[in-house]
Amino acid sequence: MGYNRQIVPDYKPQTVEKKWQDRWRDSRAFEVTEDHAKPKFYCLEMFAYPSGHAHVGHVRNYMIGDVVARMKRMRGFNVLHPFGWDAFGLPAENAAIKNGTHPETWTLENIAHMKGQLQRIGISYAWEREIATCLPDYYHWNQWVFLKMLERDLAYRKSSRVNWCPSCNTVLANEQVVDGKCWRCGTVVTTRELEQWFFRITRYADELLEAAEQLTEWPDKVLTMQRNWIGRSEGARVKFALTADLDSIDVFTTRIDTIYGANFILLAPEHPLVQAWSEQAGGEALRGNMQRFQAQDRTGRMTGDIEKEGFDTGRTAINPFTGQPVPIWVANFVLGEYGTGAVMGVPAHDQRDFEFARKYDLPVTVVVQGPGPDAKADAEAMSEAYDGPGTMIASGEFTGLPASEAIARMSEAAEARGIGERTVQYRLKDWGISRQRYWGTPIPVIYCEKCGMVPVPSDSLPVLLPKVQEFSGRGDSPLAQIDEFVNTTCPECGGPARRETDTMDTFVDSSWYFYRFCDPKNADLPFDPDTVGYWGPVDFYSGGVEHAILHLIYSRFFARVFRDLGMTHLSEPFTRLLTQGMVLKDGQVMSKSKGNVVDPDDMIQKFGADALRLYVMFVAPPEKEIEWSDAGLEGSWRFLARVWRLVDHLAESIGGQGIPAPGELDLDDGERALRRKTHDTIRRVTLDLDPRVHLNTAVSGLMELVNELYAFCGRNDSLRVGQAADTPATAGTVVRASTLAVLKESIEALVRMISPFTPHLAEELWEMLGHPGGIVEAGWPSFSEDVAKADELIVPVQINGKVRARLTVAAGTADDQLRAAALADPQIVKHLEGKTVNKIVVVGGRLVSIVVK
RNA sequence: GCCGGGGUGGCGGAACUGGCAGACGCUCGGGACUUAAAAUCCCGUGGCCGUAAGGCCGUGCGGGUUCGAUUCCCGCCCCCGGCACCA
Repeated sequence: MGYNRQIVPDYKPQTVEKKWQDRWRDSRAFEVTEDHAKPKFYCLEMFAYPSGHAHVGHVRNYMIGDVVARMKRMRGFNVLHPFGWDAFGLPAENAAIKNGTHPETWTLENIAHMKGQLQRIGISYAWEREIATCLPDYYHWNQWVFLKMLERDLAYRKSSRVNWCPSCNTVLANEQVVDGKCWRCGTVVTTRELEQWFFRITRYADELLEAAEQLTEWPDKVLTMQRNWIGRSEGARVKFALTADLDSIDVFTTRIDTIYGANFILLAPEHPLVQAWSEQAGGEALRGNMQRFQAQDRTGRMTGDIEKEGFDTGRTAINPFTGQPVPIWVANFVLGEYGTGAVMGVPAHDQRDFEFARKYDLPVTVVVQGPGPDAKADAEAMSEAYDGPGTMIASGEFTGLPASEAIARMSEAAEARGIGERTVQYRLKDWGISRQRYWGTPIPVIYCEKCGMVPVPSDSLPVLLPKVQEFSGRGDSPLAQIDEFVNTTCPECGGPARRETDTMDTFVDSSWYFYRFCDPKNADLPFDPDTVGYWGPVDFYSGGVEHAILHLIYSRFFARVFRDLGMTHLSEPFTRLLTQGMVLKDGQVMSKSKGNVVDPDDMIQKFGADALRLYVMFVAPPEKEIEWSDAGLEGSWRFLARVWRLVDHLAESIGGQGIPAPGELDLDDGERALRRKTHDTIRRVTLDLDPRVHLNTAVSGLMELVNELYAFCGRNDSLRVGQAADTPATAGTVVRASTLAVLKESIEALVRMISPFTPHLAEELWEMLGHPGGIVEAGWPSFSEDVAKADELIVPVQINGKVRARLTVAAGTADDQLRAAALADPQIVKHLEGKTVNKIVVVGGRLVSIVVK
């Protein structure tokens, strides 16, 4: 099986594709400007990390977006379809450490190669808007936004325990820790105490959560993931007074109704009181346990289960509802970062507390009695905690209430007594953006001995990334080693000062690039508000689901920041989101390290870009993963050759002007059938592309039409195509004018509809058909509903007023025949058994009503 | 455990609002063409029975609603993805 065989010598994709790619480039075919006369459409695929070579898994995404963009152009939209490079980041730096190439050289070379790949696939990008985040005219505006956020207290600096990847030698945001491992390299993450910059994303937690409801064109999966990530829970904060001193402990609980069963207090090892007590006289044992728990915490969480352990602090607090003293323990499973770092232990109604109580022989008080015969009120007999609904018992004045109601009543009581309040807790944390790496945006602040932290004045931006020549891979920020960069003067007092040497997380770059594309050359602002006002929001956004929380939540956050800066009116940046599936080879994700990548250039050489595009779009719905198959690609190639052959064969007969539209002609049955199929296909393919994005079924619809055209031609000796007896439809052969008219309509619709998938081939065929203008000017074919459904009618059949069946009949069926058909229908016969038919009424040929006794 | 998605031929997958299950493609088989092969064109390809016409079964399992269920409802089983000691 050789791939380069030429079945049809005339279809030479490589020649055709080169020709049209050159024309598109020379005519700047995909460059756009704001045009208020047309509806706008912003089509965007997640920009690329320039890793070196794009494989088909990457380019699938660009193909999906390109089909949408090209289809929208044909439908009369002013389409913005840009591309760029997420060009900062660690791999460039690692490459520098490994083989001494400067990150910038490495990155720019990769960009050049990958850009060529995308152009050879024929993706219709407005390349004049190309951006690369590693260039100063882009990261300048990262710094600008940072300063704006600093002004608004959306950026702040604090010392905290942060995630640390020992392999990447840098801090990671919570979102970048996946199963306790680094999202990029998979190394187990540790923690460090560091001064870091944070973005206050938590200020928008509630809004991000609530607005998710309005994202009706996002996949449920992504919205669910974001909801889980934000992790809102409603509850109450309750104060437990200490018996020994005037201090108190705040706990957070979602089950204040169980507070009469709170038999102990549990503190996180990180809780400040634990720290304080361990430093007091006699605190040695506490200190030892505290440190032990802190050390085991993270690894334990990664494996999923660590032994629940605790240590009695020897102190007590007063349960504010029972008035009874309860012991205070330190517990390894209580998290310092969540809630108040302290919880009330209710062993009867919380499984963790139950296990803890059993282990350390603490009392268990049941306060909620479940319904039914196996209601558990006997603490001794319990084998597990009961966390279901029920009725309050042993709960003072609240006894007898349903637990659900007790939550509200007891919260009110706590508020009234000033010992608690209703609160909402989020799992979402502020976004730590400092990275101890070189290849990123310098954080524009200066530390002055006299003035403290001073922002770089915005007229001094950008703070340029200096050219570091040596990359050691050591653990400190590379910028810290460059004296000329570090040492500066304070913008306020002019005294000696030091620059911040950390760089920004590269996710900052990707959080707003979609706005920059609207106005990529703006030298005064990140973008002009009016321009984004025209193009924004992104109407169609596609990319991998792996960004469901990282990039997509950060972008929603940044959209709100820009909105609150008065730069846009948009809260949500992406109206519609499509998460495309991965491309697998041999059941595994393609990756360079696994050695199972398919390079699009190899496939283009064998079958052409159009066949590659068509195959990838056809083999599965865009959201699903696909298993790469050479045979499948060859099948797509075969289909295109078939289309070529068909058009080539008929071009002379149906090309150019002079053939009338078939609507005015007298058609025979076969012609009418083909015409119906054509219009039905236009209807189906149109809907499959817009608003659905069912690209695979759109392609199959086109294949059906081609099969139908072959069958149609096969029935006519003068038109037969692709067979031994194949002869061109030459002059002198008698072909009905109506046949040619129908064929012309059908084939032109086919060529137009296939063009988003196989743009080069379609343009070539369109030219062969004698059209001087391009296919975009020709526009999308329109269909006639009447033609599409010409002779199909579904007639409801009522029996005594109720619809009991539907008959499918030919349009124009006579009333008598309708009656007969109804009486012959097995479903209706069933209903008429043992009954007498009084009369059968036919209403307008579209409803049959049978009256029976 | 909680949340989301799904389960259809040898395979990838179709089936719109409840209306002929398996479109389209891959694979495989047959025919035409050819000295031959490839390519091309045509036909067949869920299972079982039947020479055939045709019949029966069939969308994870068990029920239900309906003239009619892959589709709607109830109860299970399994798979994929996310979150998870979050109080």
